[in-house]
This record gives sequence, structure tokens and C-alpha cells, in this order.
Amino acid sequence: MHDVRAIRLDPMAFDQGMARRGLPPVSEAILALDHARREAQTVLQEAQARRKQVAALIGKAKGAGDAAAAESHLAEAEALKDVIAAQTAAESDLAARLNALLAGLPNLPGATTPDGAGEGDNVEVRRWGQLWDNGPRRDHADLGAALGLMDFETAARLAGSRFVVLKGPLARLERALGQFMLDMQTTEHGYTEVSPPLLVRGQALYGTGQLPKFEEDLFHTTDDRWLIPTAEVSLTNLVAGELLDEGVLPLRMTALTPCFRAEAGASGRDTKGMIRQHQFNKVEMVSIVAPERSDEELERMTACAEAILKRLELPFRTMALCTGDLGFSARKTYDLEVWVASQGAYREISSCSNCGDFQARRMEARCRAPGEKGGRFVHTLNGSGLAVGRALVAVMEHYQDEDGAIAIPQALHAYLPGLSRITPAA
RNA sequence: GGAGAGGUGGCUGAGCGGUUGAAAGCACCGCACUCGAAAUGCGGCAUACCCGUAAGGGUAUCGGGGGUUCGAAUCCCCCCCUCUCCGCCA
Repeated sequence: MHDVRAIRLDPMAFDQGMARRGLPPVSEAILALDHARREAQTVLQEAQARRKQVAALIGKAKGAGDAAAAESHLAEAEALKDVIAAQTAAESDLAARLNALLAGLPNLPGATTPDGAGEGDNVEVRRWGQLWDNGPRRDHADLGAALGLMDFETAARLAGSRFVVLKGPLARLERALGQFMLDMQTTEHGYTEVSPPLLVRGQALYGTGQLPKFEEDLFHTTDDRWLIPTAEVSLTNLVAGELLDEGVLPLRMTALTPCFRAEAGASGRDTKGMIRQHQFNKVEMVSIVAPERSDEELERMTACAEAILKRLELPFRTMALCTGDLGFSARKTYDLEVWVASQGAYREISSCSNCGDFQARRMEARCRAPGEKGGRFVHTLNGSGLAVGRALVAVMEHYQDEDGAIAIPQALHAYLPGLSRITPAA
């Protein structure tokens, strides 16, 4: 959510920010609504002030037992009633329209976010790891099917397309990956483990920015709840409506949860394999920080995600998303892209974003230093650390051998006692 | 799911149709006392928005939304949440 006063103060800067995202200027429409709303509010408030005075006079007169005096004010009070009703309706209509307009606008890109039109303009920040170059690599779906441990057909019978059934050691490997990531974030990176709700109210999704604009990407339940598309929603909304003592910041939280995405509009993309599913597991990191700390926190968080890939010895590159590829709530984002051998391409496995005060405004999440008056909106960050399903894909493809067996990364040995390779016989 | 009790400022907690944005306590800030601290005393201390260059003025907010009334924290309706008991259940 944007601060109207900031837009009022510098509409050009706002339009320029939107333009960097490839969006048309809107400040004029916003300010017109804002102006009309304030005018309506002023008129309303004057009427309310008068009503208050008159009501007090009536109360005073009645208290004094002067029925005639009370009666003399009633006519004006009656008249004010209609004025106030009409003016309230006008004001709230304008406020609702202004709010709807603002709620649908994405965050302004940060100063250090590179400009660009789309994915192709993202900027590589760094690259890590050696790409193997010893012949063609089979993709994880073929490997999994050959092992008899990854079954898309049965999953489709149960649930439809974009679901998978993992079995035996492969299911165990997936579980180990999640555990490993979660343990690293909690024991090495200082994140507090949280086990949050997977179903949330619309309010929570509004807070993080998925609603109202991206309803079609979400699963909605019959009792008007929503399946979380990421634990970012649950974790970030933990501080919704809170006034936090600045001493408790930064709050760093992590969770391993299933994520549910309708993937509307993605038909035809990544239809094979586990890259794009309706349900997948992910370890999420969320940081709640004081406003002046969010830039450094983004670097830190990104490093926490990178550390997982390094430990798994999976080659990756870190991309700074350009303005055209930036998510709705983010002002700056780093994507981690892991090497997917079968595709000969880097694919997103983590996305770490600084949302500034954008989500905090929607959630009403503030902080304040002891003795300070009022409060400031906190800054919120979220990042995957990492997407477990895609990590499984990367491990399978990276650690396969010519016989179709999968070696277990060193980092996971402690989590998989007795399992050093997944072989077709297994 | 059924029955009941509640949701008031950063926290605890009074108020239960009129001058109550809201008693009191705690916390916090300032001042006094003190070598200093504690204790004590005095004072201050909600948020959002609107008008105003400012000083200042105004409006709204007592879980959320409607309603009754000249006037609602107080009355009515709907919703959300918490607690107690019963039922059901991994």
C-alpha cells in the first residue's frame, strides 16, 4: 500500500517509479480522488462538529429540565442528520475508490533495482559452482520414473495435473532436503522455526499483497479461507496489527510448509516434471526489521539462501531482478537460479525480496523505540531458503550417474543414514 | 456443533444513553529531592485523518461492520476472536 501523502508530495517520482515497472502514470487519478475525498471529509467533519455541539446543548437543556430549550435545537439536529448521512456516503465512496486504486498498485522499485522490461533484463550478480560437462543429463522425471519412485500418472488420477507422488528413498530424500534446510536456517542462520497455519483469511493475503489482485493464483476453500501460496503469508502476518518494541527487532522466522498455487496462466509452461506443481514444499525465511536495516538484511537473507546451495554443492547464479520482473510487493529482489542440467539452464529456486514498508502499511505493522512517540512501519523481507521440490530436481539431475542412480550429497548424509545412493534396484 | 461469559489506551482494568478520548494502577518521559540511585512528590504521556505557512483548531476511533437516537464505549442486529462447560474428533 502506498502513502498518499508521499504521492501528494512528489507525484512525478511516483509516476516515474511506476514507469520503471512499465506501468502508465496514475498519480493524477490518485490525487484527483484524494482531493475530492478530503473535500468531502472536511464538509462532513464540519457537519459532525455542529451535530456534536447541538447534541450537547440538548443534553444540557434536558439535564436542566428545560424541555422548551431542548425542543428548539431538535429541528437543526434533525436536519444535520440527513446532511451527515449523505456526506458520509460520499466520503466513504471516494475513500473506497481511492483505496481500491492504491491496493492494486505494486510497490515502487528500489533505487538499486536495475531497470528492464522483463526476465531477460535481470542482472547476474554472481555465479557459484562448477557445471558438469560429461555428456547429456537425463531429466529428473525420467530418472524418477526409471527408478520407479516418481509417479505423475497416479498423482494425476488422484488430484489432476501438476501433482506428483514420490515413494521410498526419493520421498525420504525430499524430506531430508527440507529438514536439512530448516536446520541450517535455525541453527546456523539464527531464524526461529515456526509451524504456521496453511489456511488463512483473506485479510492475511491482503497484508502480503496477494489479494486483491492475484486471486486467480490461489486456492479458495468453501468456508472462505485460502491455502497459502507461500509461508511468507503466514510468517509475515504474524506481526500484523502489532506495535513492536524496536528492541525485539530484527525478527527472523522460518518455516517448512507445503505451498499451494493454482498456477492459472501457466498452462503449457513447465508441464513435465516437478518444476511447477500445484503443491510443493518450501522453507521460507521472513525478516521483520527496522526501516533503516532492510537493505543490509536483504543481502544477509540472500546469503542464507545461497549457503544452502553451496552446502549441497549445486551450481547457481544470483540474479538481481529488473523492474519489469519484480514481484508486486517487492522493491528489490534477488533470485537464486540453480543449474538444471537436463535443461542446460538456470532455474529459479529461491527469491529473496525486500518489501520495504509496503506490506507493513497493508498489515498495520509498526515498531517504535522505547520512549519514542507514535511508531514507524516496519520493513518486511521474505525469501525461500529453499524451494524443496526444485532442490530435489536439482539434486537428482546434478548427482545422477550414467546408470540412472542418484548419489546423495555429502550435506545430507547425516539425514539419510544407510542411504548413499538411490539406485534402480532400491 | 450446543449453552454461557467476555473483547475498553503500550499493559492491567473501571465505566454500561448526554460536558467520557475515556477513572485508577503499571510501564514510559520530564522535573524536584539525592553525591548518585531507589523510594517519594509534581507534571506529561493514544492513534489516524482533515483544516491551517504556523500557532492552533476539528473529526473519527472503546474487536469489525450495520442500525436505533438530537446524542452510543454504553441499546439492537450480523460477523470475528478469546474463555468455560457439553458434544464430536486426529
